[in-house]
Amino acid sequence: MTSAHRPATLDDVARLADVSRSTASRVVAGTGFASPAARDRVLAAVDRLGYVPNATARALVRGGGVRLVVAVSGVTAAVLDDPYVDRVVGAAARACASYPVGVVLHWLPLHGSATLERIARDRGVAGVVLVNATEPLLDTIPAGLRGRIASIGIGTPTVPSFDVDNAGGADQVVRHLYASGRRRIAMVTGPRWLSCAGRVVGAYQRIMRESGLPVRLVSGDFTAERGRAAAGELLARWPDTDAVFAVNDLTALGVIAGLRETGVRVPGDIAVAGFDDIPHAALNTPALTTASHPVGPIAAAAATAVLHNRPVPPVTSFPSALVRRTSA
Amino acid sequence: MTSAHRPATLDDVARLADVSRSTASRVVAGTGFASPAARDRVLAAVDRLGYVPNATARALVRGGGVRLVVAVSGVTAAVLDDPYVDRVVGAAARACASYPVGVVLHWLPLHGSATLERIARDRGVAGVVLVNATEPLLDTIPAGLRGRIASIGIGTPTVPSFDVDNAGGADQVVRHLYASGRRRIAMVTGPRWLSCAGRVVGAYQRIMRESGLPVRLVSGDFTAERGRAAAGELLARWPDTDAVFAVNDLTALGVIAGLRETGVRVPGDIAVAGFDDIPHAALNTPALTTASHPVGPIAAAAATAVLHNRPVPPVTSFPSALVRRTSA
DNA sequence: GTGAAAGCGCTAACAC
DNA sequence: GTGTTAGCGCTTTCAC
Repeated sequence: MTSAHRPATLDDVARLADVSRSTASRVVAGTGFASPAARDRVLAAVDRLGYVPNATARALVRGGGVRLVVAVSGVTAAVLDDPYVDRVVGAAARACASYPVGVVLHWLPLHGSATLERIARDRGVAGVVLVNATEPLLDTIPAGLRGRIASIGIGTPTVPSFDVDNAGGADQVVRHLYASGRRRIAMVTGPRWLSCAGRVVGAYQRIMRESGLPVRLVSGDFTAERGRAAAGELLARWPDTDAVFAVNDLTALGVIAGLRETGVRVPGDIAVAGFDDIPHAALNTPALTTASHPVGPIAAAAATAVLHNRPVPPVTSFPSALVRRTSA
Repeated sequence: MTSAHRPATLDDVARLADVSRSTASRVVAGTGFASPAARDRVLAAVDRLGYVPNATARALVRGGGVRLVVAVSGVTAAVLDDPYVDRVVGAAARACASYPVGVVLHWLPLHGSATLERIARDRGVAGVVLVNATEPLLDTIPAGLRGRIASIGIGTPTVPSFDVDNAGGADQVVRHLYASGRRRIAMVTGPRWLSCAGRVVGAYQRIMRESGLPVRLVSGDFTAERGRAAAGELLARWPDTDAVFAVNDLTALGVIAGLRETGVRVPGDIAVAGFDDIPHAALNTPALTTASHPVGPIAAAAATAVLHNRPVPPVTSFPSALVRRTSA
């Protein structure tokens, strides 16, 4: 620890330890050979100088890149405002702390691969984590990104996917509804173009058919506002509905609000369940029954896979657990 | 746009444009002189090659650093789990998109400046944004960080502060409570060591004293759980309370839940207001009256200030607006 | 206006 | 084992 003014370089360390820069480098980077004596002297010098390797220089020579791009696709840049995106970025930023890499957030126009092309050519980019990717977008992934890209959501053979087990979670929710005696279970879906939502809806439909129960779908858009409206539509079309499964918690919260405004009791008259277990699910009155969605671990895994850039299975599925609370 | 395999370098551009690397550099970086003819040729080459400057190499020569560290201080690393932190990181990551800089997230032990020392010596670090900094921590900021550090919350003469106008927001809330006829207004505070909360409490106390009203304080810890418990304590100590002002929304939401469990009507019997306007505030039943807290803009401003590293006023205050809903 | 040359701090062959 | 020698891709004096 010397005068804080000019941070020590590897040269300073080498000089103080009386070895060559190469030797110092080997010791510090933990690669290659060095005699115990040399190693000790170098380590001592590092300590005395408070030497911290310059990640920039390292990245330059190794060509690894220093930024992890979290790219969220959507119609407008407003998709970045979703708290979900913040959770992904937060987890990614934490995962990056062990690497000399930082996270940046980009919006990806729904089909615009020009942005992606540019990112692929940016040598400062260590890797890309896609969020909300669509099939058309996945079809246009630049070849240069191969091996350093991952997708949170759907993937392709060349873009590994990291996602919650949507079908499994939905399955548990619907079975729970069924087990508690509900038989006329409606579902509020998401916008059509997002296939992760498709999995949940698919699972719902399958179970309903298997059990010989009616399929009742109302489309939503992931917002609470729309959920509230959907509650009304639902009541109007199928007044005997006794349970509602919403594709995500926000929608479910909206449904509950909409239902209660009409004087319907939850869960007394109609049970309501969501999917995601967002922080506020537990806070709501009534507390929301839902299926967990480990966003943090998923994002961390995706980021780590990209950073490690060693072979990854094409699909990594994270289990979703039923969270029983009072709304269903 | 050539074969995507080896991204073009400045050398390629220079060669294609038939100028020296220096000239190409000047044109691309927009610095220094170049004849219109040369400039055109270079730009054309850039376009044809799809050249993207290598931020790493730039950072190395300019010595600017490539990572922005968001450092959150707290008792344990669990402070990073707060959704608030994710919002800060998300906003910072967005702000970084215009710079060759990425964000990493670090936990800072409450008084441990060793971590900060290390960060200060890391030449890969472009700057630091402190979150939840305490006075003891601010006193130990390494000199090497001067000019490239900012604090979200309290600051010092050398560490610029970016924060919501806590006093102003609290002022509005209390006045609103008063204006709607409430006179026995209690407050649920935060943990003692965080001075941002202190501002809010201070404002409450001042107004109450000025108005000749009783000061009623119950201490909380920013969690809904504690808010729920605080509601009980409060009722027991001052049964005639007709309004509760909680230091943050989470606490307020807990207070509401606690109150309703006891059969108290909100806002009928007791009005409840919070501070922050978190996403769930609008969703709650009853919807929470609160004061806004522009976390995104604050974080973006702090990040930008650090990245720009040009002189910044010691305190930048962001207005807080009263958000009238139904709970008060 | 433009080019040659000297690094930024580090790693990785390749000799010794 | 260890040092020497080249670079990684870019910016920036400093001559011409």
